[in-house]
Amino acid sequence: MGHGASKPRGPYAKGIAKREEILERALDVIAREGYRKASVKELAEAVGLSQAGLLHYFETKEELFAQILRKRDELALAALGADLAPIEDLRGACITVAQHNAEVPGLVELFVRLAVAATDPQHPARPFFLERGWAVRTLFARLLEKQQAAGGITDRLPPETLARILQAVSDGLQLQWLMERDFDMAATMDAVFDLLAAPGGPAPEQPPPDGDRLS
Amino acid sequence: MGHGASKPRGPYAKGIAKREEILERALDVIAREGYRKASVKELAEAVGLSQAGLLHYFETKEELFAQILRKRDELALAALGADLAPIEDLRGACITVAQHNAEVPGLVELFVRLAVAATDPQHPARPFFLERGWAVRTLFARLLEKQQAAGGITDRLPPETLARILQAVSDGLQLQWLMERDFDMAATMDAVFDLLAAPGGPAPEQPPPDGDRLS
DNA sequence: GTCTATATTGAGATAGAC
DNA sequence: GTCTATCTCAATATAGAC
Repeated sequence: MGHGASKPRGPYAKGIAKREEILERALDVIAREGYRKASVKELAEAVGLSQAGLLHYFETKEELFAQILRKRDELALAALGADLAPIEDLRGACITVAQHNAEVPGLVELFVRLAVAATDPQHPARPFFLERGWAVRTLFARLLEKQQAAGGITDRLPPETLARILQAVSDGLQLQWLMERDFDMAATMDAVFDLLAAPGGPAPEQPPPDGDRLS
Repeated sequence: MGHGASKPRGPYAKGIAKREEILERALDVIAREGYRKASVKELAEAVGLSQAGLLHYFETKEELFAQILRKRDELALAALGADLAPIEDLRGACITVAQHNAEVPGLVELFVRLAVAATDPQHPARPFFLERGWAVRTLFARLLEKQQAAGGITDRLPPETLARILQAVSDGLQLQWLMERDFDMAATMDAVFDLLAAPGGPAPEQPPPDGDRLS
């Protein structure tokens, strides 16, 4: 089932496959059990290897974690169905992501912790986060710009600024939520989009359903 | 100069004074040199003590750092002149704080790193951050509510939600800025307040200066 | 109160057998 | 490829002299 057609006879084909499998399992474990026990040793045992066995696949601890996050983004994007069909509804996408996040606190923790650590110029995961931040903001800005043109979003501020703010809210809410799970991240993100809405002419598509909003 | 009137003959008066002095110096060092070298040992040397000497005043490392942040808030509040005269202009205050932060990257780093670490239920600084978050949002909400009543700020969302969002943006921007110092935190905070502005009737005080905004 | 010196711990990395 | 065992290192915490 699924060896595909072409021989997997590339140099490290097997090793790579195993690597990916490890990453997925690690994600699973972290999502459920939290980032707490995330020393290399604990993670190794969780995926059924010894510490040394795991480090056979990833030279260093930091590299391992960076790869875990890369994998996470890969899966998240896939889950959004964004692989082929590009995202259209930014608001919906953000809310979906927020809802999903609320179900995997361990991953949120991993993300935030690593994001902060990667702040250090020396940190191995820094390139990943730089690139990721840029990609996220660029995507946001592109979508926002489109909606500004359509009149659904305020054009009092340039899309790049709005994109940056949006990213900041998202990160900041995750931090708040890790601290105290006493609010609804998705609902709050929803509220943020209310703030972005153009004052005069609201949505071009759906006339405001007026009344029941979450939160 | 300033021994005050009453004898400092409290039990630990001297020790306490020294503690405060250490904290202020530590803040100074971190603000300039960054959080990088912030092991107890490095900090100790920076303030002119040995590691053991410093730990004579603070039982544990984490307690030391929590106290450093407490001191920082104390000084920041004082700098805002908030001690006696309560803050009136939230927008101005946020921008001032952001501008100040941009001048002490080391402190921003300390704050963000500790905020994330304090997420852990076991972390000694957790009570501090819980309390602080609550205080910040409560203050924000109170001020926002007042401005909503005056018509300067949109009332499409409850002040508590706006307060939470504001805190999130602030934290998130600091994280972004630690990663890459390629934008102006204060200007971006300013933009956020544009988003909060009521659509119909803008500011009750100043008619929109229209045109030159930072960023 | 402050130092020097040391104990302790915990983690990541490495060597070498299987 | 994977394990066991060991090395190294860094950092906090502690003991005890001055």
